Amino acid sequence: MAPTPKGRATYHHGDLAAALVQTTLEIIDEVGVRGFSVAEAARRTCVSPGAPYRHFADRDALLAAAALEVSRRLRAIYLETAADVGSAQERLATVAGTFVRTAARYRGGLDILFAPGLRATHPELRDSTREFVDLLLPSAFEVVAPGDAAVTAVALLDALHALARGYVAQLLEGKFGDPDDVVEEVATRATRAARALVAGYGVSSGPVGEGCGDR
Amino acid sequence: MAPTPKGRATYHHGDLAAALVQTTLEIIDEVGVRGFSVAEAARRTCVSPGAPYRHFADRDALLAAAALEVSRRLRAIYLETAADVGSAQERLATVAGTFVRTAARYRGGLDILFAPGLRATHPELRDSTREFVDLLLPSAFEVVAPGDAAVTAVALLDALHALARGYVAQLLEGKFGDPDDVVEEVATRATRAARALVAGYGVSSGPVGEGCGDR
DNA sequence: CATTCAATGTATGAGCCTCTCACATCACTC
DNA sequence: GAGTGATGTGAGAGGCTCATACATTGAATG
Repeated sequence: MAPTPKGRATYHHGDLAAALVQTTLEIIDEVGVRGFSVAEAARRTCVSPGAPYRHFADRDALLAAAALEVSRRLRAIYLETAADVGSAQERLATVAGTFVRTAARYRGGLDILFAPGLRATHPELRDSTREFVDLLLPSAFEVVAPGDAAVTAVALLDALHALARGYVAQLLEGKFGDPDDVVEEVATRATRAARALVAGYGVSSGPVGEGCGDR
Repeated sequence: MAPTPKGRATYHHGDLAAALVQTTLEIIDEVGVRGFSVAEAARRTCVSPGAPYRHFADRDALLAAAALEVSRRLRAIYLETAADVGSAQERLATVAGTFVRTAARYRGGLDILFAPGLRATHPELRDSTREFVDLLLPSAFEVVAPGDAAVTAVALLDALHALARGYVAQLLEGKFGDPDDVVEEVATRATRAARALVAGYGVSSGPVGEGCGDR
């Protein structure tokens, strides 16, 4: 009968959408995507279980919003780290390592950013990482053989992306041991692998012919 | 009062565990891991909602069992495809492409095989892919510089694994368009990237120093 | 054979979650 | 200062996971 908010002074929250996104990230860090529930997010934000649905169509929409926030933070970190790297080759290689290190810090965050279901249904998540590509494309061009540079540069970035995500996946699932303990080692490996990849795509690389077919 | 099975002749199913695993794979192909529920699996197998819990401790255990089945099928396919590839370099490169193609066919299957939560909590899933590593290690040894061969060969396989999984992730989330349409293209790209990677780790590769530090 | 028993399935239900709907409250505009 | 749209509350329908008590059956045992 008397809708009085429980843990708050005012009836309206103020900025519930943002608060929910923040809370969502915290919950996911604790219990993972599977353990996350909209109800719990509402509880921690001291609103009724139905309130979140005023701002997000469904559970997935809230998760996607949180993932977008992660993407924003990732980009910021990237800009800090890669700006002061000299050669294009090393810049690309460094990105891979940084990506792995960041994954360890944002843990659950990356879980949603790369959750298969979410990315397939929420295109804005894919767009957000595409902006990353634009950031890196110039470096890729510098590194690649001049022939079909445009195609090859993009292909190189896709390969680097694949490589980094694969390492992150292996890191977070504990393949190499406790993630916190092995971050640095894995980041180093990722950097080295990226270096090898870049070298393989590079100008004077004999073994890798261009436009080579499969099998 | 009278527990009569509904869609069956006999009271006991016969091999409910196996049937559930099969049904689970089908459901996941249709609606993804998120959409899967034990209740639905029970329904399709014409048993009561509680029956599956006689065979699997919880939802995740059933998913893990299904993932293991996928892993078995994957290995079979791999053995067919890679056996008749001549050089070690090309064998490794081919694996990456094959992996991507298989991913497109087993779609949902790979979703669970690589579901972050599952792999982290069910070590048998990680073990199952480790057997893959044993299969490939000899090829990796052939390809790698003789110095610290043991370490480098394993590192190369990790890198290849990372690369392939990353491509699969991008493929299945629709980054390149409808998965069915672009499988071949992506598989080719994966193969090429793998080739570049192998070349980068290879014997006479100047640019990639051994034991090189990060940044 | 009759009996027992472990394995397997059913029925029921507690507790949680997602999402909906009618209604309350508030900030803002005219 | 009344109207209005945005935001929150409370209640609830329907579904799911998992636990528990009970029914059924095939196989081993005497």
